[in-house]
Amino acid sequence: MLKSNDIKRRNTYQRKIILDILRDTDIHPTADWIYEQARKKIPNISLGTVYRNLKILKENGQIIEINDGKQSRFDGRIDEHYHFKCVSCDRIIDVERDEVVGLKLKLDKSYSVDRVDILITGVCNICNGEN
Amino acid sequence: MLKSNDIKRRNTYQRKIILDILRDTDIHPTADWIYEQARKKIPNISLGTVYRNLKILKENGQIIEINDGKQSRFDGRIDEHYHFKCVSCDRIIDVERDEVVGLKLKLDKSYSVDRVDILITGVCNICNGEN
DNA sequence: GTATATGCAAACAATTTGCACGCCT
DNA sequence: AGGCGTGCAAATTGTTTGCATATAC
Repeated sequence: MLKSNDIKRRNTYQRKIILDILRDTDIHPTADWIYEQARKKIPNISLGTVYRNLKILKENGQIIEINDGKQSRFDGRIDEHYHFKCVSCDRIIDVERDEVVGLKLKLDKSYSVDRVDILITGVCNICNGEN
Repeated sequence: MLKSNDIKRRNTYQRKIILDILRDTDIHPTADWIYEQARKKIPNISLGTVYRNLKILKENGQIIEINDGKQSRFDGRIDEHYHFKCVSCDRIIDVERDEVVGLKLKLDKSYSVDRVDILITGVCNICNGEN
């Protein structure tokens, strides 16, 4: 059986640019935002290519996909960390590991765990200050 | 200013049926599944009505929306609990509060927290048993 | 050389919305 | 009576895909 990881991937300029863009920001952008940024470097890149490469990068474990309502958002940080979503300004903000302490799972041993995603919803520092 | 909660809602049979369906299951169904169930009671109910009522029920805090990739899933349980998503069978399984111990947030006080969602991804008991 | 990747546009799937009518309150 | 809710169908939005060509290896 052929797993997706067994496909021999080429290193394309488009994919490199997309990964660079994601690693250079912490705003957890949408595919469309990434597309607009990528067009600054590759004016005729297509949105389809952006989607295809985001999928490949995710399969490779080089980026993370964040489900935020309808749209997917993407994250170039793959070390363990969590997210805070501000209901006021809609930003997604990184939450560091040491801001969530004592987390321990006690699931039955028949479950195996790949990853734990935590999404905290609330109002961020900036929006709280402005109100 | 008029907030959505200030709109005077009527109690419609459609909305009641949809809430009943959600409270009677723990499979965290999609809008489409809810629609199919609702049609058994109200044959000519429309999918648009299902979506509209799911939105209202969510605004009311009577149900929870779970973002699972492309499709939204809905949960009639609103007490604090978490979710486990099996990558093998795609089920979403409830994780009880006492299965996640010691969780404590240490965010800066300038952040206010509404809710904490935890999604554990892995392989469930059934799928692990079958492999 | 050959198979993967691309750009483009069309297709898709999930959700939302405009409208005329219906039914709570 | 008045306005929110409904059914229906069309529109919208985010994402995927088929195809011919380009490119990495």
